[in-house]
Formats: sequence, structure tokens, C-alpha cells
Amino acid sequence: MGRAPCCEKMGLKRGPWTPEEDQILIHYINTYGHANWRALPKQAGLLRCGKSCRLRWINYLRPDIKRGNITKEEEDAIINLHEMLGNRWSAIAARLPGRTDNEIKNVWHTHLKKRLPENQQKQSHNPKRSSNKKQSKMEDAEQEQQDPIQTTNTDRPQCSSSDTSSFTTSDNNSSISNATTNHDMSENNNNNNADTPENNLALDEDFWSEVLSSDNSDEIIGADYDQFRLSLSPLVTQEEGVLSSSSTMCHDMDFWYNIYSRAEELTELLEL
DNA sequence: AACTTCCCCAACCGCCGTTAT
DNA sequence: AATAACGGCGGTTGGGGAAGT
Repeated sequence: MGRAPCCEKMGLKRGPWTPEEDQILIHYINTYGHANWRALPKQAGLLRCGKSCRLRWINYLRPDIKRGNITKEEEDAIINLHEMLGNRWSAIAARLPGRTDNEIKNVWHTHLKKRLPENQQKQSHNPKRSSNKKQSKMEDAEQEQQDPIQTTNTDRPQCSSSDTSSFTTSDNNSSISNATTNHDMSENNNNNNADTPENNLALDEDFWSEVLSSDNSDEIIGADYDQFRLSLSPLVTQEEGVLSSSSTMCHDMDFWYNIYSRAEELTELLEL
């Protein structure tokens, strides 16, 4: 016998959500949480099935959703991650804080897939994915062990909006967390001479004294800073490797200043 | 201006793994 | 151990706006 449908269709609303429904859902979840999606709509007074509520919350209403276009850096990260993980959108999304699996899936199908050579497009699905989900979770764990900088667990706390590691630029669109594939980024950067560690020290002590003394560094950091962090990724990789640190996902401004301060030393180590 | 085609993305569907009974 | 319920995931669809003719 097949599984019962997730909800009775009778009397339940479908299709786009109205602002009123959104408000009800947000208010309910903020007040009571979402321990039980199935029961939620009834308790909240929504004529929706639990699945629909969950999807709406996860993909649109969550407060930590990052709005705005996918940045070039994020696109590159998605491409790299897709190469490693295949169509495991939630796993990819877990590495891009603020982005949802649905969003990444859409971006992939509408933009990024087209960039692949045709033969890769044809066989683009699940190069590493096993048909067995348990197996693929083990692969995730395995990979996490090899690469502690990345996260594979969606339950793991992600950088909050107040965390300076998820730097927000002035236009709110060009931010990317260092949770993104540092290794991948560094690979990209290594292929791009403009971003070698030697070239990334455009931000000087004046910049740092301003940032570190500011109460709201978000206001003064911008695209240069994002570029800076990105270009320092290889050094971060080195730092994490050398110190075998517990690798907190969310490095703060002090961390980046430390990397900046030790750029020479880390570059040397990197070259060894 | 009217019509058609294309593109984007929110939402739905169905399946799977986990958990509770 | 078997079954049902649930949450989560990836694949797919279709409405609506943009672009093209």
C-alpha cells in the first residue's frame, strides 16, 4: 500500500501565498516555532498543508534568507560544489549560507548548466552521488572529515546575519560567506593571477583600524573587502591546515585581520 | 499595439529515510 | 518486525513578466 498523501486536498488552498498568509505563518512560527509542520497550518489558522507551509518558510520567509542576485563568487562556488556533489542541492545550499536548495537548483537550471560544455551537461547529474541516501550521507561525513572548513550538516548553526563572517556589502548583493568552498575558491584564485595572495593586500592598516574600531563595520566594508577575503582564501586554507584549528565556520573580523597580518608567513607555508 | 516565445522562479509532486507506535 | 506518519529532498511544472517579432 502506498503512502497516504501528505494532506487532504479538500478545502486546502494551493498556489501563490498572499502577504496575509505569510504574516500569519511568520507570526505563528516566531511565537510557537515549527515543531510539527503537519499540525501547524491548523493551529495557525491557515488553509494550507504542512508541506506547503514548510516550503514557504524554508524557501522564502526564513529570516536568514539572503535576498538578491547570486553573486559571481556564489555562482563559481555552486559550479564547483556541483562538480563535487552532483545534484545534491541541499548539500550545496548548506555551504552557501542564506541560499536555499530551491534557489540554487533554479539558478543551476536557468543559468549555470548552460555554461557547461554539452557533453558535461548530458552527464552532469550526480557524478558522486550514490543511489543510496545513507551512503551519500556517509560520503558527506567523509568529505567533512577531509575538509573541515566546509559544512555538510544543514542542522549545523550557520553564520547569523549579525556575524561579521557573513559580510554584507553596501548593495547587499555581493556577499559570500567564508563557509563557501575555500578550497574551491582557492583553486579558482590560483588560476587567476589577479587574486594571488601577493596581490591581495590592497587593504592597508588604515582600513583595518577603521574597521576594527567601528561599531558597525558593515557600513564601511564593501566589495573590496569581499574581494580581499576571497583572495585570502588560500591562506585561510593554510591557516586551518597548519593549526588544525577547530575551524569555526564563522570567522570574525579579527580572524581576517590575523590572516592579513600573517599573510607573508602563511604565503611561505603555502608555497612549501 | 498585439501577439508569441522565452525565461525565471515559486510552488507542487512523489519518493525516500527516519522515527514513533 | 511491521506499519504509519512525518520531514526532507530532488525533479518538475506552470504562471507571469520580459524580450522579441
